[in-house]
Amino acid sequence: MSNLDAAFSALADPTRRAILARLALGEATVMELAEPFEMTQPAISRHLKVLEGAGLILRRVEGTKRPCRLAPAAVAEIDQWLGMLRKALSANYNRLDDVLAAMKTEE
Amino acid sequence: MSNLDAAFSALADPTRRAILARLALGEATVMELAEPFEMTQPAISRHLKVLEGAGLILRRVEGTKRPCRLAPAAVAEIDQWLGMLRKALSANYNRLDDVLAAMKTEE
DNA sequence: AAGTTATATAACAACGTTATTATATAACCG
DNA sequence: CGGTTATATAATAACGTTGTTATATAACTT
Repeated sequence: MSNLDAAFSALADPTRRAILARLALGEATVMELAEPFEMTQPAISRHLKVLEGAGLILRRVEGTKRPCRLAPAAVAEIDQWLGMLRKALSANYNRLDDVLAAMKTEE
Repeated sequence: MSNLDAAFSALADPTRRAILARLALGEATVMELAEPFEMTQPAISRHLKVLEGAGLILRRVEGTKRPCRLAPAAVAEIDQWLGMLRKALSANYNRLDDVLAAMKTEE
């Protein structure tokens, strides 16, 4: 699985996006991350494994705890890929027939 | 399913990303999009349905053809969500303990 | 040492996704 | 009109994901 596959796939789940949003506020342990969800701890552990596999989070060992933090790499890769779409979209927007067709389709 | 669920999930598939990359070069019909892949036409039709459902492409009717083009909405939504992560990442990078931990973990 | 806390892993059921083949529909071509 | 082209849909098989419970492990606490 390419990194982009893993990263986009990881982001497709709302629980995982919520976990990332929580981590955007700062480091947190597994239990702290699990607390807001109506879901068992093993389920959260698996979500974290997916996020780690996608390069979206990093973990350290601190005694019996495994604090998680956001990782920079995957977001950069995603941004780079999306850049291609952004560029194409802004270029297309200057073509008259495209604009007219878009206006019709978007009701 | 939230729009973000659908959009990220659609982007998680390499065939669909390749289709979007092709569409970044300009509009294309289903057959044109299917041609580079070792995959049947119904499979491509379904991928297009997923992309359309995610708001990533638009289609018009032109006789018996259904030309596809990139759609702007979903990319903007994704960008907005990623903005949160980007911001958090750049903020975290200024905290010394985070930087040190990241250096260790990333070997 | 014994109990508790933090986390991981395995087995399993439920469900969703993706590809295939076969077939339907509708527009185009002669 | 009859054949062909472009696309969609349905049925189905293979496979992956996600959540649960039960259990393991290892580090703290007393």
